[in-house]
Amino acid sequence: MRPTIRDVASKAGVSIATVSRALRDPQIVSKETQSKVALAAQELDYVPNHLGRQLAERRHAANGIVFPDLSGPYFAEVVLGYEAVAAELGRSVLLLSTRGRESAAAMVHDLAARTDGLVVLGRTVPDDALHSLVRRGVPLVLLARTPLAEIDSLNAENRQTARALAAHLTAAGAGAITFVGDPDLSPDIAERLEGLEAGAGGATVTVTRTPELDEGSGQRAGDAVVASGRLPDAFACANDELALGLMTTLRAGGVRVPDDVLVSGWDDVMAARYAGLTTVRQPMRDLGATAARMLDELIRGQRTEPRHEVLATELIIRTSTTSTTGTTSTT
Amino acid sequence: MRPTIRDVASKAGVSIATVSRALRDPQIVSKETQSKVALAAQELDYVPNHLGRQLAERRHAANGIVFPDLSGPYFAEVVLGYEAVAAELGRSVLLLSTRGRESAAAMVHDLAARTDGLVVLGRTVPDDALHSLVRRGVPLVLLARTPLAEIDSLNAENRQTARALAAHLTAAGAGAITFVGDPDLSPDIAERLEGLEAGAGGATVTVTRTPELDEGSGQRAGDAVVASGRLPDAFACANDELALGLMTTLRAGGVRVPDDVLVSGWDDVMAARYAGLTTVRQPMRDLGATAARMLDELIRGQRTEPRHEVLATELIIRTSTTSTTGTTSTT
DNA sequence: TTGAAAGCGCTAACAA
DNA sequence: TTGTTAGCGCTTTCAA
Repeated sequence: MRPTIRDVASKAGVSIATVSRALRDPQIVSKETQSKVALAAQELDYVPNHLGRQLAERRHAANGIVFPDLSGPYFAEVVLGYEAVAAELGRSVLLLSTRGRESAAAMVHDLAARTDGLVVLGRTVPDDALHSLVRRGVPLVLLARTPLAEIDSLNAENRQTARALAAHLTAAGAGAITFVGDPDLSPDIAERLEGLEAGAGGATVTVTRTPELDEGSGQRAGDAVVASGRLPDAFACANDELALGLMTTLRAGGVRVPDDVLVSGWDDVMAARYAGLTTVRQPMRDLGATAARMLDELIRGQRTEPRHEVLATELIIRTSTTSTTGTTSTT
Repeated sequence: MRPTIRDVASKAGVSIATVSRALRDPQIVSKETQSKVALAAQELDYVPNHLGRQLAERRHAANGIVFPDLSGPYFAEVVLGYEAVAAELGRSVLLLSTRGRESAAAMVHDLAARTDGLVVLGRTVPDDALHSLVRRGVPLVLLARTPLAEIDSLNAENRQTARALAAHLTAAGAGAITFVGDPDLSPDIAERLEGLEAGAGGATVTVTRTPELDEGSGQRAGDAVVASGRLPDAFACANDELALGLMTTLRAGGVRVPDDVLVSGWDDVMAARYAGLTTVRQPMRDLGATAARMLDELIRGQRTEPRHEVLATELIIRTSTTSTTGTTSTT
């Protein structure tokens, strides 16, 4: 059995209250007591039990982060930025992916019950579940999700940069742009489409909906395009993975990118750099880090008014020659 | 204040023990009691406090995962695989990155104190800290780390596939191979180098050490090569990010890859596909998932003998024409 | 400066 | 089937 505060107390010949004091604030006990306790704790290899401590303190010193089905580089980066700041603030991070789980709302409630607050990404949790969390007094920050007036939100700028992207595409001669991705999937995507339309000027914008935001969906979209034999001047995709899948399939189908058609993504994941993909860079780590800070303010009760933040994004224009890739696999 | 079990009990007109029973196993109370309790809980919007529950049960229903400075796609994938299985097993996941923190050992001990068991990746934690965890009875699985006889370990196969890689490179005419990466950084890397040497046949293998495993280190290695003007026949890099950074810099310096020199990586991250990089695929998700299962066995006490697992890896040969990429950025 | 004692919210004997 | 009660390991009044 692990030693408890009682073991340390009896070994040091003091009360458990004194052990507690000596360990959490050595100043407030006598020097002698302090060293007796320290020695006893050392010898017993004593580590305070967090559950007991937290139960008494009525706090968890832990934050949760909830992210959706979509895995991929974007979420990984956000989580890393979040963890870094949380650790700095002395908080552990509890991870929850709602990927393909029906019981998302229940799981999130459960997570809330073991943390001091939650960051919720994207469309992982229905609005009513969020409101019920708020009613329960759970500090909450929404990340990349439609802001709700009374709940903190953090987003990356979409519309403005999407306009810039549209301007870039039309300047490159695109008179017909196809947006790939479903604006109903997330507010981020809807905003990107809106910005694109707003910035397209005389160019036409049509929408090809995809069920997911992954490479596979991009590939299937590409298959359809190749089969139809009809190309727009540019594809503006809702994210990089979609764009990369699309581009690959187009090239495999004999379409030259960017000579025959332009393709752009969104996020600027690592693969986008190596694929020479024009895209929009989101400050992914910074999103995670900022969310952690906002949540901390809420948890400490330093703020009661909701904050709504938008971080800047950046258009990244890349030009690459067509590259052909072959793959062989051997175990 | 959040309602407690006592609030529910008094509202339902039963004892707290009955509430506890009704909520955790509805079968064992009378139908009538069950519905009274359910109703009261519902009306109060009662959610059991995990701390109280866990303190009484003496378990956390949470696992930790510790990963090193190296972020990047590899770790993200492992974590996702881990979380998926942990959630399936009814456990939450606590995340800890030791990235650039001196107090790693202390943080890991702290994490251990709030979880039922830990998966430790790579060289994040010194051996003595691991042994002290074992002494404390913390269930432990080492992932991508030198196995210690008495502790569970899980690794991806290195030597054999590295031999296959060497065979591929020499078959392609490489008589001089430079290994890029520091075998002292991790046992994985050391094994890759050993396998490469073992499979190189008559080819010579030299080693260029890099301080990190990231793109920046690869670029700096590339700069040095370009400056020296001397090329081996092939660069076998310790991981993909290194290889991608190196390849980019070589190409920028006028070296044609793969015409002038072959470059290979390790991991098969997404960017490797788009860069046309020859590499070795690791089952990253599966590593995370398997680690979670092994840890669960330990936590449940289903097994006392340590298990040492090695998952298969796969050589992925890609051929790509040189592609030139230009980047412009606009905010 | 220290100790005694009352909880924090819950589970699990044990009794009824 | 239900209630009583004694903890789980810790913090924190309140007294001494």
